Amino acid sequence: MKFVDVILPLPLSAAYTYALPEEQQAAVRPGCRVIVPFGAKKFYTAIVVDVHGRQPQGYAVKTVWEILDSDPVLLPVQLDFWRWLADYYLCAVGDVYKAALPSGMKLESESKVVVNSEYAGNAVLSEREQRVVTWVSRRSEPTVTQLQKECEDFRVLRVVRSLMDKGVLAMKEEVKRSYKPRTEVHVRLSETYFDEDKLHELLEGLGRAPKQQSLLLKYLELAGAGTAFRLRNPKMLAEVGRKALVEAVGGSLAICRALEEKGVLEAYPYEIGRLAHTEVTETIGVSPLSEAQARAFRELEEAFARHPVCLLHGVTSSGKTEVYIHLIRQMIAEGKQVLYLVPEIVLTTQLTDRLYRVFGNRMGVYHSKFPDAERVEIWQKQLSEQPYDIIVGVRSSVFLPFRHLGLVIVDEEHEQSYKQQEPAPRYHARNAAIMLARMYGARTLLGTATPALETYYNVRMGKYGLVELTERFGQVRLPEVEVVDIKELQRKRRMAGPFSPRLLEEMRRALENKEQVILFQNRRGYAPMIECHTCGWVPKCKNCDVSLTYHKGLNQMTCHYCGYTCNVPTRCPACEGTELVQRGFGTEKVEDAVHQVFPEAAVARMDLDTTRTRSAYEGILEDFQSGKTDVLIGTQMVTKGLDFERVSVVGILNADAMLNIPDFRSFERAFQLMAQVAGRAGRRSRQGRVILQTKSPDLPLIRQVTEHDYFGLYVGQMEERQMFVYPPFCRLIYVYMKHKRADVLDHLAAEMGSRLRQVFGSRILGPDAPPVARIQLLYIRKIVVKVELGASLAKVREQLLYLRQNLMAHPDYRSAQIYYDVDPM
DNA sequence: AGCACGCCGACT
DNA sequence: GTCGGCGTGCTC
Repeated sequence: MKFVDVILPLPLSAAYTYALPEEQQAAVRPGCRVIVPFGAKKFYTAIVVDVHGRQPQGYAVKTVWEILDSDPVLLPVQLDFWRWLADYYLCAVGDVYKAALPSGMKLESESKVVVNSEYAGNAVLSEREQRVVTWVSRRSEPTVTQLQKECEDFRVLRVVRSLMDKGVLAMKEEVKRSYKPRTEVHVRLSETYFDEDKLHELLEGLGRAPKQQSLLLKYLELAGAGTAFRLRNPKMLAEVGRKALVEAVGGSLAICRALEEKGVLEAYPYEIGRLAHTEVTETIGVSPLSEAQARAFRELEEAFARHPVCLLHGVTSSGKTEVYIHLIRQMIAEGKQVLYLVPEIVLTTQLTDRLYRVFGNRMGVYHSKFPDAERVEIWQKQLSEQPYDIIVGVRSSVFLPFRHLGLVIVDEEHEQSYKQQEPAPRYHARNAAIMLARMYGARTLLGTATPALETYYNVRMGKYGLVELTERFGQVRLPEVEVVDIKELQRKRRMAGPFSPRLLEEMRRALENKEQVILFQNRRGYAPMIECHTCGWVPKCKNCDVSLTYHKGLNQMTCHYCGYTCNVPTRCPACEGTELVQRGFGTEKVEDAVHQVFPEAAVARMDLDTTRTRSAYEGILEDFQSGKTDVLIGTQMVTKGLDFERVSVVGILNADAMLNIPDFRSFERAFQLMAQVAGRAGRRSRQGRVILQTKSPDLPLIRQVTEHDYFGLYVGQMEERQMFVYPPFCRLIYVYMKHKRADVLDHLAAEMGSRLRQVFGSRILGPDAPPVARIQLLYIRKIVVKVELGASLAKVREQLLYLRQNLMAHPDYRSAQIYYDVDPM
C-alpha cells in the first residue's frame, strides 16, 4: 500500500495522508497535484509532498480521488521556498500554496442539486416544492449558489432540504474544471479521399461548384498535400485553421460548411495557446548605453563578483531600465533565466512594450489583472522544455517555476506594494525574492531612486553591493522643487481651493505652452469627510471605525475599508441641522477645482475609482501620453515609474497628509512619494518644476526633498530609528488580534501583552487600538514586538506560535483571530 | 475554508 | 414542543 502526504489550499500547516489507488501509483511524485476529499463533502486539489508506505494509525485513511499530473507542477526548490515562506512569515503552508498557484490549477468541488434518479414519484409535494422540482429539472444541475441567486425566494434551500428528505432531489459534488485550453476549429481532409484517384474524381466532380473546388485546392495547398506520398501519410499534413482557410480564398464559411456536409472535410477542435506569439527577434531596439549607464553596468559586474545582492541606486530618469536590459541579455547568453519584479502599478504597456521590442517572445508577463487561464499557461510554459527566459511580473511571480534562474531584478525596490498585507501569506516579495535567488544560487539586483532605508543600511553594512547612477539620461537636470507655505496663505484666504497662487501661475504657464501638469493628492473621493456645522456630527461607517468619504460622482458616502456605502445625509441625525460641511480634498474635488479655474483644460483623474479595469487604467495613461489630457490628477498611482515627455509642472497639493501618519516610516514614505512624483517632471528635454504645498515648510524632510538629498534623509532617519529602536536596528513583528466584542478583545490583548512581556521583556509596545480600530464589525488590537538583532528568529517564532496556541485554547478567546505580521510595512 | 454538531431563543 | 440561529471544533 502506498500513501501520499499532501498540503491543502486551506490555512492549515499540517500535511494530510491519503492512500493511493492501486492503479497508476508509480507516476505520483512530490510536486504532483491530486484531488482529495476533505471534510464531509468537499474535494480539493492538494499538492503531494511525500510518497511513502507508512500506514497511518488512529484514523481511517481516505483515498486519493484523482491524480492530476504525471509530472510535478512544482520543482523541488519551490516546495523548499514555500516552506521557508510559511516558516518565516508565521503562516500555514496551505496559505502559501493558495497564493502561489493560479486558481485554474486548483480545482475545487461545488455542490450541485440534481433530481434523484431513483425517486419513485410517490411523495406528496406542496405547490412550492413542485415549483422547485420543475425548476431544478429544467436547469441542468444547478449549483447551490446559482439556485440561491436565481430563485427570488431566499428560502429555497429549506425547500430543497425537505425535497431531499422525501427523496426527490439529491446533492452531488462535482469538481469544476475552470481552466480550459483555448481551441480553434481546424479542418482536415476526410480519410476517404486519402486515395489519390478518389481525390481527383472528387475535384472534377466539383466543377459545378467552383468555390468549393478552389477552397478544397487551397486546403490541399495549405496542408502541404502536394505529393501522393504526403497524402498517404496524413500525419505529414499541416494543421489548417478553418477561419484562415476561408479567408485565404476570400469566401464565406458556408462554402467550407458545404464541403464538411458532403463528408469531404472534417472539422475538429484544435488546442492553441493564449500566450502571444510575437515574432520579434532579439537585438531590435537595444539602445546603446550612455557613458554613465555603461559605467554602472561594468560596476555591477564587479559588485556581483563580491555580493549576491546589489543595489542600483539611480536617480529618477537615469535609465535604469536600459541597464537592466543589458544585464538580462547577458544572463540569457549564459543560458540563465531572469525574473523581473515590478510593483503592480508600474506593470504597464509602457514597460512591457519596451521589453517586448528587445526580447520578443522570450519574455512572459505575469500579472494579477490578466485572465487566470493565461497565468496557467505561463506556469505550464515555465515547466516545459522551452520556458520563457524572462518573466516580468508582479509580487506573485516569485512563485513561478524556474529551471535555471540566474538573476532576479526587483525594480522600485522600496515600493510598499511588494508587501502583501491581506490575506496570509503576508510576505515581502523583495525579501522573498532574495531568498529565492539564494536557493537557486542566483543574483538579486534591487533598483530604485529612493532605496528603502533598510536596503541602504544593508549596503552601508557591506551586506549588499552598491552601484550609483547619479545623472539623468541626456543630462537633464533634476526638477526644481519650490516650497509654498499654505498655512500662511490659508490664514490670509489666498488659496483658490486646493491651489496656491504660485501653483496656479505655474499651471497656467504650462497649459499656455502646451505642456502637461501632474497633481498629486493622496486621497481619493470628493471629501474625506463631512461634518455637521452645528454639532460636529460626522457620518461613520457602521462596520468600521472610520468616517465615510463623500464621492460626488456616485453621490454616495463610502467606506474605504469595507466598501460600505450609504446615501448622502441631508440633515444631521443628531441635531437636525441641515448645514453639513465638507472637510478636506479628495482627487475628485481637485478635479472639480481644476475645471473651475481652467475650464478649457482636458483633465483626467487616476485613482482606485477610475482604474478598476486594466483597460481603464491604460486608457488614462495613453491619453496622457498622447497629449489628449493636459492635467492628470491622482493618488500615489501617478508617482510610479511612468515616463512622460511633456510634463513640466508637478503639484504636490498637501504634503502634510503624508507626514501626519502615525508610523515610524511616514517620513521615509513621504520622501519616497515626493521624490518619485517630482521625478515625473521635466524628463527628456528640460528641467521641470515641482510646487510642494505644505503647512510645515521648516521640517528637515521638506529641505531634503527640495535638495534631492536622499543621504540626508537616511542619516536623519537612522538616528531616530536607532534612538527609538526601530528597523533596521531591530526586527518587527506585529501581533494583530480581532474579535467582535471589544471587552473580550481587550482582555485577550492585555493577556497577550503581559505574556509577551514575560518572554521578550520590555521590547513590547501595546496593546493599542490601531488608527482604524474596527473593520467589518471586528474590533482590532495590535501589539508591537521588537526582536533584538542578535536574537534567534527561530526561537522567537516558536515562542509566538506557542503563545497563540496557548491563548486560543482558553474558552473565552476561541472565537478570536490572532495573526502575526512579520516585517510589517 | 466549510461543514456538522450542539446548544439556546422565537415560533407552529 | 420544534426550527433555526450561531458558536466550536475537525478535517487524513
